[in-house]
Amino acid sequence: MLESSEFNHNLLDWYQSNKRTLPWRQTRDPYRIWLSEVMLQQTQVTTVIPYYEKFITKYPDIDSLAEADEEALLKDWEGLGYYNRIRNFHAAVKEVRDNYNSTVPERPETFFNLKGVGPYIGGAVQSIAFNHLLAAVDGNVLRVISRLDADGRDVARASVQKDIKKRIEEIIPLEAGDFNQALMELGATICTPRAPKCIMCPVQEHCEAYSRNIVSELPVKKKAKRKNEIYYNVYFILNDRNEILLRKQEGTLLQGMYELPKYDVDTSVESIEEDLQLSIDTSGRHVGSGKHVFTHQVWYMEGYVLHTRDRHPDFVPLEDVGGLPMSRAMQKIYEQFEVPAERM
DNA sequence: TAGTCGTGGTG
DNA sequence: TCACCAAGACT
Repeated sequence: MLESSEFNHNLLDWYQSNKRTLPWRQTRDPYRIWLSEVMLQQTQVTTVIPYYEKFITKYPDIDSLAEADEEALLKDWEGLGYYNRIRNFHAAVKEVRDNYNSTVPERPETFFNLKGVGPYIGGAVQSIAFNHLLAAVDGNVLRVISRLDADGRDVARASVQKDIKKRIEEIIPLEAGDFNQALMELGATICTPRAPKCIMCPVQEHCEAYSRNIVSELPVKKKAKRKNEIYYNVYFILNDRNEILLRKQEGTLLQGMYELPKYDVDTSVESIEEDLQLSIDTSGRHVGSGKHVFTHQVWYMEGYVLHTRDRHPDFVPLEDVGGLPMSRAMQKIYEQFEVPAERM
């Protein structure tokens, strides 16, 4: 078990002399902290930084983001992934504008009710911006605590995460924001998933896993399920006006992003004509292949060019395609078409 | 609870 | 190459 006073002192002391705090956190501007926490979920700091800079320049405050067009936001988010994050953040920010006078709620109960605000983001924003005594439990913290306590339970379980959050809140000091960031920083730099640097750890003497020599066995996690492999034919459908057929992705995966029509490889051209309500004139040129790995799926894509003389509401001028939000998956196949087209 | 949701880095 | 993982939330 953690000896709270000595443990806290060692951890905070280490953090003060080693911290590489994200610069915008020093402002304690709750909007900036909130935006960055939304971007940081399941995403590395180095990936987030350019996106954060772009957003904070274009949308420096609650009102400017609330007023933004959703498709423009999606375009700015393009490539960052988990696109529901920006939709939820947009909705939450609009609620703050409309119901809370464009001021980020300082009451935890109010803030936690906003869209996209879960236990981590809620705790992080409320502790860093307002010094509320709440834990911010991310993957780093789960790993750190499971090792300190030699806790062999599956950290993926919500009940275990709740437990760890409660446990931290029993010892969290008044400098709650710094304490949370110190735990995360410790996990990111010392108490790493592989090859942890226990020799440099400021709280080594408090670590149950270290004293039992079982650090490498923790945390315990279930093995990931095998990914589903999907094979698509992807179609570049062109008309005689230098336009290409694009549509908005439906369903839940990549919702709202623009895509080339894609069909399971065994779908006939007749079914495609039926589905799109247009007739294909010439068909067939193969333009390339692409593979994209998602969390739970792998796409294998083959791209083909088709021509039609029909009208269709979803045709887009080729020069406008770059302005529409498109997933990396679709970009991978689209790039292979674009380059040869420019040479024609 | 367990599955879903992107993308890039790493050993 | 490949499995794992990253300042998680929603259904």
